[in-house]
Amino acid sequence: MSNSSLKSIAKNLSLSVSTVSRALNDYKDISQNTKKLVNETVVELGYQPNIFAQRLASGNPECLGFVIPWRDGQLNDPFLGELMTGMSTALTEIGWDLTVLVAKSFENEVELFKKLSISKNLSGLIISRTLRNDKRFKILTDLKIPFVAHGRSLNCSSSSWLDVDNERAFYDMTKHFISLGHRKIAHICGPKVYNFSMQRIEGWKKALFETGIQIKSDFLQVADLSFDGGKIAMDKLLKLKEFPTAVSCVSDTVAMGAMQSIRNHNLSPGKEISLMGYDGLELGAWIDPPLSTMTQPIQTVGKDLAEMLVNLVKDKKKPSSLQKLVRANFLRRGTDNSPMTTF
Amino acid sequence: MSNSSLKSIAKNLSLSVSTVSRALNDYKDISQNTKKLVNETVVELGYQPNIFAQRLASGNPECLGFVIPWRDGQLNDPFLGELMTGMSTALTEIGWDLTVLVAKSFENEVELFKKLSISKNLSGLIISRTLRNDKRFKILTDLKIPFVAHGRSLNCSSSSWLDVDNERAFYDMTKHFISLGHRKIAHICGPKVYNFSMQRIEGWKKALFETGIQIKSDFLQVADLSFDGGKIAMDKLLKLKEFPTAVSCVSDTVAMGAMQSIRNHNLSPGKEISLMGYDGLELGAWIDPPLSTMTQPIQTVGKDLAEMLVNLVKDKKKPSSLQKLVRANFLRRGTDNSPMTTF
DNA sequence: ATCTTCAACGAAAACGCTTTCGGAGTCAAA
DNA sequence: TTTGACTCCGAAAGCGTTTTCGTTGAAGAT
Repeated sequence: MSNSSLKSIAKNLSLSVSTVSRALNDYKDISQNTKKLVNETVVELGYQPNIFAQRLASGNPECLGFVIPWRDGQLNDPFLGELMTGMSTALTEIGWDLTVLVAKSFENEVELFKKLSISKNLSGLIISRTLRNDKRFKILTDLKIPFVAHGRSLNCSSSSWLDVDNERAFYDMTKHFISLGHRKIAHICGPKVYNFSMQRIEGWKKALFETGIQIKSDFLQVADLSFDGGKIAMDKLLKLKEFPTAVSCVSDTVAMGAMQSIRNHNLSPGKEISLMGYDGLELGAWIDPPLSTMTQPIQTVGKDLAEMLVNLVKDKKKPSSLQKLVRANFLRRGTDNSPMTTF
Repeated sequence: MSNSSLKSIAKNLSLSVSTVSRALNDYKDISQNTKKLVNETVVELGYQPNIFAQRLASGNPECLGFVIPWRDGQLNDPFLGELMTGMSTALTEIGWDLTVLVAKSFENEVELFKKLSISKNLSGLIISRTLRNDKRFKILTDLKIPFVAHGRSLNCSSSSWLDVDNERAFYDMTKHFISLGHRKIAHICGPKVYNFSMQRIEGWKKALFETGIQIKSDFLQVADLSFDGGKIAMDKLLKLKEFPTAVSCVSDTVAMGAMQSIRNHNLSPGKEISLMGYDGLELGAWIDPPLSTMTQPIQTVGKDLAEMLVNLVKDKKKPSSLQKLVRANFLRRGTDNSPMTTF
């Protein structure tokens, strides 16, 4: 029946439990023949290992924890599902589990880390939403909890991380505006506590600098990562004596807010003022004109994150040897155009 | 140090391991005094139980699996994060874990169920995206896997589920249009394989029937649950000799598509044609005019789902005794208005 | 024939906890 | 004094694996 244990297989083949176990784990002191027999019996009996016994005996939880980003109450990350699907895909291949953790606050998160470091219920963690100066890198390192960060921080050089090349993305975006003929290019950035905010500012600055365009401090506006944030920031830009003709926005959500502000001023996004967002949100295509943006392959990122953590835990690689930069891709829709000559 | 085990506590108090264990589990054959001592030592030594040992010994995984909905490749459920946060919140309170499962297809999902029924690695499952005639209810019941469904099905009477009162919601929505003066009210529904599609149709029909408004079959359009789906469906409605003046849409996404169609026909959403969506997507507020819709308290739903499953597993309640209907709430924004008299 | 080598397996301890069972001790009733 | 009931605790088995170590038998070398 569903009598599923090593013992039943052992009895079935007149072998010992330990032999069966080692056969399944591909030990080299088990003959090929025996391994074949065992594997056949496994499928025949529909054996499924008891992971709790495995984990207790081996000492390895084979279980990865994903810390859901809390970002002050509102978490409506549209990529969460895809990200976790990517992780799960990579993990199920090797029989690991994905469990989710929710931290309500920073203190709560740290407390959670401490418990984990004692209980050792998880092989490692994946954290996201990294800050410019993210204390979690040091805390987790000190607690000796293996982890991979989705996003970098100032002090991440000896840790393992995967990040988009934010600087490159916004460098490219700005260069793109320049090649379209724009010279007055503003940037609406996110709160500077986030590392990606700073990186994106850098990219924007670098492109302007390289082209010899003077960087006007008025053309850099900080915004909350929300629709309203984008609207307010754009309002400010439109109060300047001299408008920008193009605006690179830190996110699609912010760009949508900016577009509404533009319309409120009786201007047309993509005409008088070009703009681009970032994230590749589907809904950007639903509005008129559809928002140009940049995307990243989220599912792949999730898979990579999981695989990196497994490398860290299983193959005991050095964290600093596992760092990966992925590139964002242009998704031109309707809001990146040449500046109007009449304007 | 981090020498954290029952044994260390036992040694510390000159008690036996079994006494400590029973003290922690609040057995009644342990004196109050001993319990107090044990609990104090626990916090003093910072003891964290080894969940794998616990689960192996007790036989209860204390672990809940959430099956991420696959819906043909694209899964961008904006509520996923909130839903899981709700679940996790309820579970951490009682020390349970939440692990996620991804099924790539229906066959894949069934295979996964079968494995689970043997390995018993999970205490139970939460499934979502239920179909009108969802085979999973019978499969899981037959496999004796405890589960709670987020959403109903035709054959769910003896199972445990939590669902929104879809019929009520769309009944209310339609009645609302009627009270605004509309008489020509169409409905764009989702694919009829989904149970909620049928329920929402029912609600719409019921309100019309009650009011004595004849139900025109042309006024019911099936759409994919996407922006394009909504657009196409609305296009069809606008090809009719006689337009509807109000349209109730199965989802916000579909409603957004419908709005674009309306604009493409040089009409104004909320003026010539009122419409409402469903889901309460934030982005509905970002467009002009902002989309009226209906919402449900997702985090609470997640928490309830988890608690129901715990009741099912721990307190061994009958599945049919755990069924819960929650109500959706109006979120009036800008697209539900009285019909234009001049139209 | 003896000794070594090696492949292939079994025995048994260990992982850290739960749970059953029995026993020691106390106290009151007979 | 004996009996019974009751409280509180310890011993020990067990959960299903993994992993170390020792053993067996056969093959090859001398």
